Amino acid sequence: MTQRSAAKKLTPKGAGRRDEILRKATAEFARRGYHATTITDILDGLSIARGTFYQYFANKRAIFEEILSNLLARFAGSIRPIDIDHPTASPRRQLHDNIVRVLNLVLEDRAMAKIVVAGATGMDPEFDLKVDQFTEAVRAAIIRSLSKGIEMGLVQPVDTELTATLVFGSGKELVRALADQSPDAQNVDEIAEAYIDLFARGLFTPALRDALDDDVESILHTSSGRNPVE
Amino acid sequence: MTQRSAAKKLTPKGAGRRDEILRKATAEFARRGYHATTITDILDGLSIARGTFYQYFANKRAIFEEILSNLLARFAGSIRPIDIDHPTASPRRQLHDNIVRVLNLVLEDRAMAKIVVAGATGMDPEFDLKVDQFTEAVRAAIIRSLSKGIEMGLVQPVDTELTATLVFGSGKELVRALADQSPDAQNVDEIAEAYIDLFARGLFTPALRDALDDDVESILHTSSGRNPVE
Amino acid sequence: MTQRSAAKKLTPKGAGRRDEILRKATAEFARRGYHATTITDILDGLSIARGTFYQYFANKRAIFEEILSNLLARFAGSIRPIDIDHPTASPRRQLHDNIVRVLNLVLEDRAMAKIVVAGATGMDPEFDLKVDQFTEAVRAAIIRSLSKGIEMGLVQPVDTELTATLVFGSGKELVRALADQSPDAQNVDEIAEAYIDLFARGLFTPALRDALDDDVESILHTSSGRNPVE
Amino acid sequence: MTQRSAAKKLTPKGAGRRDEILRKATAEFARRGYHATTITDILDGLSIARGTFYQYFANKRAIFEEILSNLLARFAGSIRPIDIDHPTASPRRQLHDNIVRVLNLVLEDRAMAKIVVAGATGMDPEFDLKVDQFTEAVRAAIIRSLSKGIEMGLVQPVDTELTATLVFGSGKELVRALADQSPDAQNVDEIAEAYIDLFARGLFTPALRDALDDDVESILHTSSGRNPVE
DNA sequence: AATGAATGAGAATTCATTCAT
DNA sequence: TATGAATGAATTCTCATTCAT
Repeated sequence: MTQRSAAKKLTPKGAGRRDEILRKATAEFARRGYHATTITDILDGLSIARGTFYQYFANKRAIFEEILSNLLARFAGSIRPIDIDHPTASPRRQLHDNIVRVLNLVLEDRAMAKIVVAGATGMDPEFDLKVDQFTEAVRAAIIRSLSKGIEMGLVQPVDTELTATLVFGSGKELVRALADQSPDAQNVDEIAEAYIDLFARGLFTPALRDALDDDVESILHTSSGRNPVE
Repeated sequence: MTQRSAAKKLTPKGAGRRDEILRKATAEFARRGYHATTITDILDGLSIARGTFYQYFANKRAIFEEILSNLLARFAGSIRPIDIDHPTASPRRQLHDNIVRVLNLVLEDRAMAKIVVAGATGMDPEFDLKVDQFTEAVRAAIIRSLSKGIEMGLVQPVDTELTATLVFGSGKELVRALADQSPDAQNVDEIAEAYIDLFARGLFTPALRDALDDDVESILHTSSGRNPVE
Repeated sequence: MTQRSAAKKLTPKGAGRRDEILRKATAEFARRGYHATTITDILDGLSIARGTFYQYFANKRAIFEEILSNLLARFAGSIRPIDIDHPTASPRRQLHDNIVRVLNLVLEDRAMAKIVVAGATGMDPEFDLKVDQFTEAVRAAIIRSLSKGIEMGLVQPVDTELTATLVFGSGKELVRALADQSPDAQNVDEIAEAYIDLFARGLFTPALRDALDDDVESILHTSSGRNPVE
Repeated sequence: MTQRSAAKKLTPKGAGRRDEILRKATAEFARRGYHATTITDILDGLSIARGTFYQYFANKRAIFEEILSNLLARFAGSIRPIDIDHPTASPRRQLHDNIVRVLNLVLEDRAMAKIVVAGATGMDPEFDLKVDQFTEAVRAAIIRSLSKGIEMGLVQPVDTELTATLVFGSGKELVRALADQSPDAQNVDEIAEAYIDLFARGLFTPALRDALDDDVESILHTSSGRNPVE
């Protein structure tokens, strides 16, 4: 038909314009969500006409889809597989660096980050699918790491599925918290270290840890299980 | 005019009707999110007319707001402060029961649960406020518990703010996972126990734990801090 | 989704409303064609809101499609196959009646008639197809009649395809002329008779007819065929 | 300002460009009709920029109007008045040549032909007027010929208005059929001859013709006239 | 002259809400 | 109270036309 898709060669000026729209759209989508954001919201204050938007993006779905894809790609790209036989960087070091890279990404573009963590939910099956696939990929990586750790005797034998969910949830909430905070310098290194440490060592003091074993046994054997409340 | 607000006296039949709408609306909001759900979606298959909806609820916002409030209230109600001096139940036991109550709540009404965790976010400032307030309340409770634990020498000295975020995020993801899963029996007790245990003891085996101290030191002192990647 | 299709049970008042829109739409489509007619054009002067239109018709295509289908069905219904063995009505009589029925239909609703003859062309492949199919059906009927006539020795041996095109074109133009004319009484019977007579007997006087045969021969044998002009 | 109207002096290259657009536009208008054809459709595959179009044509109406005018002029030009006293060509011969010229015109540029016959109708009052005027001119010529023929005793006394409509309609449909057909050689001479012959001699065999007179009388005297059907 | 990015008026359609019965 | 037809503001998207380069 007409001038449709996004992937046209653009003049430098055109590319700048496109980016401007992309950036603003990211901010608006992050603030209001997909449905509540109108094309007018995106263009407001940009002195760009409505028609111009459609010169650069086929439609509302297309621009969101592009933002989301970029986003997930950047997140995915900042996570690197951990090489146990690495000559200089220890596995823990590599894990640390992965977390630092992700958190720096979040700090670089908070609006962008919010879109993923705040749930691209219920906007469109296709978008949901994309986010779910990403989530699953990350969870799978965590599960693999845990399994290998258990195998090597480094990690205690835990339910890897469940543990992955918990670890992933923590990370997501951390990202959300960081994205919401004011943009003053964050000590990303320390945060990453604390994150790892929490899961590595747990919260309890060594003395307490040992004292707890009996208690656990009793809980699991007396509880009614399903509905202790109502 | 017609009857506006929600808390008016209703005949028993009216109350039943109102509940019917409320339940269906919860399901629809859970599936599609607030904006994508239309009044027609809610009423479809209910043999209740459009006009009748407005006899029971002032508008679309009002019904969502009521669902959300109920929801948060039930969640809040299922979490009870931990009494350290309790005669029979240990603190850990009380914590366990709190978690079990919340998870059972989720299993009872998955649709409802999804609405909170999947983010009533970004649809309306007022809704966001409500969810944020709830989140803050839970985080505050976690922070209080951590502080007291540290004070009592049971918990290692950690950044309570950050740790609360991580613990809360885990719980949220756990709820989301549970709400999405098929409704076959879940061993809620075991999940709660694993959840507590993860944070209590950590993942690493005791042998590994001790070996790590030097490594950590080295990471924090060599790292470039902001952008170790690009 | 929502209240969609047209085939809903309607209250008498609703049906009246629907008809009102249908009638006005027919007039507007007849005047301006499909593309140039806007929903606003249709509703103008009807004191019916834009939204109401969509309560009765799924969209612009749907209302045109309904008008067109009705139209073709009524035309088709007014043409009856000619029964050569009919006890009282001669074939010519039956043909005459067919023509009269079609012309009366045109006079009843000129707007409607114009839509078909003025070419529902180029508005939508589906519409074009529908009109083309109708046209073909009528042409086919004419061809059958001609063949049978030739077989029975009543009609001279002519190219039935070509002749059908010519006969059909005459009829179409006649309809168009009638639809455009002021609605004062037309002597439909006489028009039908003249139409039949023209094709039955031709224009030339008997004396002239015989004198022409040689001329024809000469034309066909001298002509250059393709481009006698430039 | 920029150059507006059509009839400005153009460089040879410019003139070529203009023609290129004109030809493509004709094809597109023929395929989709006026409204459904966009400027982009016209320019697609022509390596001519949007702005350039407006250097050659004031607007969309202008280019259509030019195509239509050319078209009608060429049709008009191919029809020459019949000179009864012509020294070499008989009137029938002259008529035959007129028809052949028109049909050859159609075969030369089918796209163009479709625009007129398929109805430049209902898109714009001004276009309608133009087409109507042309139609009227042709009808008037037919009427004049018929009258003269009747006067000279060559043509039977018929309703010239009505007959002209029928003859014209046949020709139009013939043109449409030719324009739609595949472009393999058509025997234009034979078609023209058949066309003339149909109207000249009619369809019925001589024997049948005479037998019909009584029947006709009876139809006209018994018929109900307006609505013999419902 | 040529270009193609920018414009913005307008078109179709949706949907929360009102209102007459 | 219940109903569902009616409403119209708001939204997405198209496309003829203009304009700076």
